[in-house]
Amino acid sequence: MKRQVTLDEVAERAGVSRSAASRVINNAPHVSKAKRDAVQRAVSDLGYVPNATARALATQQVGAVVLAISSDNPQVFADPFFAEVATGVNSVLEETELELVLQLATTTRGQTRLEQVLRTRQADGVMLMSMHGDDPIAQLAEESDVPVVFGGTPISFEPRYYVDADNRGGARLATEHLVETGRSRIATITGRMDEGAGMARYKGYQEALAMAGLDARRVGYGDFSEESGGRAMEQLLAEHPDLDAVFVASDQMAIGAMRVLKDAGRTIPGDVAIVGFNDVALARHTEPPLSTVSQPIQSLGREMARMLLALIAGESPTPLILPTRLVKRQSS
Amino acid sequence: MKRQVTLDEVAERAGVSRSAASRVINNAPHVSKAKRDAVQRAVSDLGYVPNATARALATQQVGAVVLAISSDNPQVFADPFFAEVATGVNSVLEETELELVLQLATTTRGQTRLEQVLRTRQADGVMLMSMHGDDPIAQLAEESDVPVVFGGTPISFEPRYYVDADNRGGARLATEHLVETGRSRIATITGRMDEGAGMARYKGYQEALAMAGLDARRVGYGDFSEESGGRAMEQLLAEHPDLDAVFVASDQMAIGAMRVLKDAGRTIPGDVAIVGFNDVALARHTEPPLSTVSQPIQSLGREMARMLLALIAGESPTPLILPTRLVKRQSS
DNA sequence: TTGAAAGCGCTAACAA
DNA sequence: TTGTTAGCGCTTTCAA
Repeated sequence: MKRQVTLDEVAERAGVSRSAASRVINNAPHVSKAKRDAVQRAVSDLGYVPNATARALATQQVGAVVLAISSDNPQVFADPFFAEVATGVNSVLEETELELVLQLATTTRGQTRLEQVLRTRQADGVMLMSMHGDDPIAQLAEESDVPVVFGGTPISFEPRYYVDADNRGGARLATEHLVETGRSRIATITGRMDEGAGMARYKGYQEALAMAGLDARRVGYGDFSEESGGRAMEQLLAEHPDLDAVFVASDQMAIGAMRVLKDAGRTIPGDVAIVGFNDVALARHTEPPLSTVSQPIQSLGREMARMLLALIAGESPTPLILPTRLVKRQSS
Repeated sequence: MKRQVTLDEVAERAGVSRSAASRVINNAPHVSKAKRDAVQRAVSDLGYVPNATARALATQQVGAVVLAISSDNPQVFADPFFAEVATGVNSVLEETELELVLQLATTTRGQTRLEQVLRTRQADGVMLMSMHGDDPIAQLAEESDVPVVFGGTPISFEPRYYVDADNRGGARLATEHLVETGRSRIATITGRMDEGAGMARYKGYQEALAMAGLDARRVGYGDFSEESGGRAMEQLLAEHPDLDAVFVASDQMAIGAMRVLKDAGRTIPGDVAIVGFNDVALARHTEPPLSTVSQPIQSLGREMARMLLALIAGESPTPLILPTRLVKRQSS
């Protein structure tokens, strides 16, 4: 076990006191040029790298932030959505000295750990994704002394600091597009209504139809999964056989719905037009290619990280809502 | 800034010495039942949570492992492959006290940081993914005092500890399947040949054809990306217009290749049979659905984590190769 | 501009 | 079975 080079060794080698060496390392003032140079030479001669743990203990700063994903589904992270968020987060953290700790709070253990982080400052900041329903963690996070930024908004309250996509606006855009292309019996398949995104997309659908003076009561309920999309579509078809378009709150569900529609002998977009949400890679490859609402997922991650950095720096950033846009393909 | 509850406070409250309290916390022996109870009560009364940083400094163990992804492409993590690996890794780490730190070493800064971790033990262990070519990090990692397990094998050497999928076997399986279904002019589109997986899949293709006594010289070179698959297919079509099957080293490339084949008026699998590799979600949704080689990605992550834990515990685990299997769909 | 010294909160060796 | 004590490697007053 190779012992590490300590600050004392650097100081000795450079012939200065440890405090002087420390000042140089953290380039603080009050050090003469001569000593500064001597220390720097010693550092590179010895290959000195500060011990992060010791520094953390002394400064009471951890040097790490947590990206937490709270969900009951252990597979969440396999969702390309989160992977992209993580990429965005990482890209801004890479410019700093902060480490990125991943905390998937899917099991009770994970939850507990996240709670402890929040209560006892085991991290300099936390980014919290995917709160559904009245997740108690969300409340705890909002009240914690640790800086927290939310990704997406929980339904039970509006956090002080969050970054979200304009889900409502995106859903309106999609639904308005269906109206403009001449559809009049427009249904929707919702996502989980206990998640902010699910609810917001549903509201956007309602708004658009209300403004067009159309009936917004053709609704099937899903949970964002492909399978639930299929089920909801079957039910819609049974209850509203006259529908001529569907706004589906996720691409996965849209894929399930398209399958059911084809099986029922309906053509897309001839008989029924479809618009999805998220613009996952798959959307380009369905048959026909899926029109969908695209959200800037990486930016979401980047902005969350930036906001957290601002918070840690003692600033008071304002919440951010990122724009979504409609991507027209052949399914509508 | 709420101050944290210290061990001293617990000790005082319980009326015992700090060392006794410490022993209870780490449930070490040599504490009477009475004191043990007293301490436990104090802990829950005060809501004491040990300070991880202080503990790390005292024990010289960091309490965290890093999952490092070394690549020149900042988007790597958006690849569903890594997301799944991460899910697997997390699932076993969740059972331990170890944190999971994510280190995407795409930029120079990231690389440097990873180097420092390796050199100066800023983590208790490292899992290293996606080494391509003669990445110097790989060598450094292999020689590091820090326990390291590789995910996949670099081409330049065989690490002491690694988990890999049976890429070669999978490629053989796929190619043999093409032979068995009566194809005789079988081409391949390779992945990056400076990655272990790319090379192994190519070798598997060669082996299978050699054993069948067929010509293995219809080869197009790609880099795993969809676009490169398309280009390679175009070139293959130009050079070997008689081909009747293609083993493609990744599903993404297979998708690109299928597009080109269709544009060229070839039917799939009528004129040309296709088999991909990886079994990404997309493979189920192509037209026709893509036959492919499936590898247990989450298991890969889980086994990497398990192996690292073993290493940290001072054991000497043996490398692991996880089986792959052929998934037959309509493209072959 | 400099250095001595007192922590940060915990663990572990040692003595009692 | 107990408690005392000396660190872990760094930062940061404070006095010189």
